[in-house]
Amino acid sequence: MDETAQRIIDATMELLKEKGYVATTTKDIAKKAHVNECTIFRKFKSKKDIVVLGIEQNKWRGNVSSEIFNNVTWDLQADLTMYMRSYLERITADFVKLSIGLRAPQINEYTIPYIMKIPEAFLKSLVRYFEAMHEKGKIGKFDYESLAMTIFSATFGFTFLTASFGDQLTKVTQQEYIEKSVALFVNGISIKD
Amino acid sequence: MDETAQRIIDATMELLKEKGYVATTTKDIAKKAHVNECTIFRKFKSKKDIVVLGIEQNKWRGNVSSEIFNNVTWDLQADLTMYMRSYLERITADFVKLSIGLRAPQINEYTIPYIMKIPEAFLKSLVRYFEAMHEKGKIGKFDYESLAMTIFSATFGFTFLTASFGDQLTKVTQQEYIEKSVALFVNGISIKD
DNA sequence: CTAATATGCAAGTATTCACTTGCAGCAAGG
DNA sequence: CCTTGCTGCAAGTGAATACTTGCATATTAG
Repeated sequence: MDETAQRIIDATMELLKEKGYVATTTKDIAKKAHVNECTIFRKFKSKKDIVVLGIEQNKWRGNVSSEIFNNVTWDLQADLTMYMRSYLERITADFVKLSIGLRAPQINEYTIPYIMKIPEAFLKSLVRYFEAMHEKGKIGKFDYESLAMTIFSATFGFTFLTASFGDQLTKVTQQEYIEKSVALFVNGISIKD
Repeated sequence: MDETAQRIIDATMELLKEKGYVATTTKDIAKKAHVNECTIFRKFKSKKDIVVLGIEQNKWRGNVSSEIFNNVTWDLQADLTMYMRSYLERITADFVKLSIGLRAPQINEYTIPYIMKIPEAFLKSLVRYFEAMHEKGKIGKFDYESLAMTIFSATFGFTFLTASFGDQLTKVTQQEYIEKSVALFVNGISIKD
């Protein structure tokens, strides 16, 4: 991947955030990447090709992989906070917009498997974490897949909603949201008596 | 709104689900609505106009309004189940796809206020419900806006994720998800000791 | 120095798309 | 019967877009 090609990919992904796939023209891309339009087609087979090669790059998936959740302390509250925070600081409103751009019906089929890696990383890591916590005797027996799904849905839902509606829908800040949600989950997971 | 115009709107919204805004051509719409293409422009100013008039109709917002959550029993578990179920049975994968179609940058600005009515209905109703439950002495004092946001995000997140990735991401069914999530929330909200 | 490679530039092609226009038929109401 | 309004039909318009081509120039590697 030479530097010119990378510049073309980066420009394309940036434009995707702003305008979506169909509204991003190769002329726009050329301008933003500071190359001639025909150079694009010397480096890539098609417009679709650029996007597919882009989403294959970890950097264009917000650098979210299982390893970013490795830093656990085996304290439920601290760790759930870390999970939510790690995700939310990477999947910003901009990234949500990008991921919507990548779902355009013309390219959707090729991009979905890569987009899916992001939730997968969160979910798999969290399920493993709960199992380990259970072995350590720190939490009870649950359906950890459902549990992880609830926590991830709540995390994802929040970024998506704030990316869509800004503060029009809710004035709850990200910081507050994490605190209150984690408190709810920790309390929900703990054993009463 | 005569019958022909309504048929054009319905066809447009259906196509939006399948292909998104830009990929839906006026030719497609004409075919699906069984009218001539020029009839579309006799009834509507522009393609954008059709979509905007469509999203203004309650039926194209899944018939979600605050009233659908009125059927409460003042039992926390039953009521949270009702909230999640009422939403999820209306906002199906098809509706999620439609709402993504409506977010195309060309029309986004006009559709967002209408799309937002759906989460608003859920959130406002749920906050009022929590306040009433508190007055009845059934739940403790919380930040109800955060709490409602967490529950709604978890509900919305789940439909969106299953609409996007089918059962590739998780095998958890909607039924299971509701049960397990509600159990978690109820336990989390309840007061210990 | 020479040959290969990368890129710019300018012009062009074929297609698609939103939207328009002029005319004709038809049904309903007065 | 006659007007009015709705719709179809056929043809067209102008703009935009993905992608191509031929040639000139600059940089780099051997």
